[in-house]
Amino acid sequence: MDRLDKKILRLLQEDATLAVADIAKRVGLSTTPCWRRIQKLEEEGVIKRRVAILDPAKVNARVTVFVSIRVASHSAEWLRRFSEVVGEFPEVVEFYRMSGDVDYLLRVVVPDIAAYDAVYQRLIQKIDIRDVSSSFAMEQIKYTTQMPLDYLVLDKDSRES
Amino acid sequence: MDRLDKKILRLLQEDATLAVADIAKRVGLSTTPCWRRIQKLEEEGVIKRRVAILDPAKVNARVTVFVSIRVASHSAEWLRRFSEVVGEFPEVVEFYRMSGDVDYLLRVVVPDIAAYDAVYQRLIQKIDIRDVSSSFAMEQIKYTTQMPLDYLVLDKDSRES
DNA sequence: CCTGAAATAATATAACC
DNA sequence: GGTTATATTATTTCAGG
Repeated sequence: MDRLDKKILRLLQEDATLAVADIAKRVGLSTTPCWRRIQKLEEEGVIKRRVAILDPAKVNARVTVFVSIRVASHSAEWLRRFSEVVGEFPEVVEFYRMSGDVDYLLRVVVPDIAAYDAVYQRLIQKIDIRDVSSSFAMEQIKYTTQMPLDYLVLDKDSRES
Repeated sequence: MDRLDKKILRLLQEDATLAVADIAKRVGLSTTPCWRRIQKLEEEGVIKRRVAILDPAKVNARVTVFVSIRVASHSAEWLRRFSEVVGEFPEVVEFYRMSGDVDYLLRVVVPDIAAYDAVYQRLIQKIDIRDVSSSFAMEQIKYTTQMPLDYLVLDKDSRES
C-alpha cells in the first residue's frame, strides 16, 4: 500500500460512483493501472464493499439510542448467543464489547421512542441481561463512514495486512 | 415510495455495485423503470451517496473510543464552534448531541490508545470542555450502514419526505 | 406507471507493449 | 507503468399497454 493507494481509498470513501478514469486522473495514473490497484485493494479486503448510504430521516430512522449493557454471565457461549440475537435486530446498527464499567454498547436506530421501547422489550425478552441503560441522541451532528487514513502505514512493496 | 422502492433500497444498502439490470430482475421490473426509480431516490435524497467501506483493521483504525462529554456552556455559539472543531478531526466518525447526563457523545477511531490520547489532547486544547470520559471498545461485534427499512411508510403516490 | 426493443454514450475490463 | 481494443452497463429514446 503506497501513497497512490491511499489517495484512491480517500476518493472511494468519499464517492464510490467515481469512474476509474476520473480517479486515475486525480491520482496521476492512467486508467488501467488505477483499475488494477482498485481490484487489488478489493481482493486484499481493504475495500470491503460499496454501499448506498440512505438519509435516516427519509426512511423513518430518525432516533439513535445508545444502549449500555451490563451482563450477568461473561461466558463465551453467552456472548455467542447474545451476538446472534443482536444480529437479528436490524435496528441495532452497531454493537461493541467494551472495557470498563459497561460490558456492551449498542447503537440502535428507530423512528421514535415508542419504537425503541418495543425493540428494548423484544431484546430483554430474548436474552438475560443484568442491567440496561438507554441514552437518547437528540441530534446527529456528524456521521461518516470514512476511516481516517492518516495512520496508514505505507510500504514500497504493497504487503497484504 | 412503495414496496418496490423499498426492495431497491434494501439491495443498494447491501451492495451498490449491483447492475441496474440485476436489481430490476430481483425486484421484478424491467431495467428502464428500475433505473428511473433509482434516479428518483437519488434526487429525493433518500439515497445520499454511494461509498466504499474499508476494513478498519487494514487501514490501521482498529480502536474505537466512545467519548462522553459534559460541557461548560450550552450556548448555540459554543455548539457551532464545537461542531466546527470536531468536524476537523477525521478520527471522530460520529458525533451526537445527547439528552440526559451526558451532553455529547463522540465515536473516535484510532490505531491505538496512544493515538487516542494525542487526539484527546488536541481536542481539549482547542476547545473548553468541562468533563470528558472515555470508554474503549475491545471488539466491534456488529457494524452496518444499513438503516432498518421496517419502519418505512409506504405510499401509493410516492411523496418526497 | 409499466414492458420491451433498440441505439448511443460511458465505463469497466482485458490484451498487449 | 502505459495504450489500445473489447465487453458491459448506464442512459436515452421510442412504440405500445
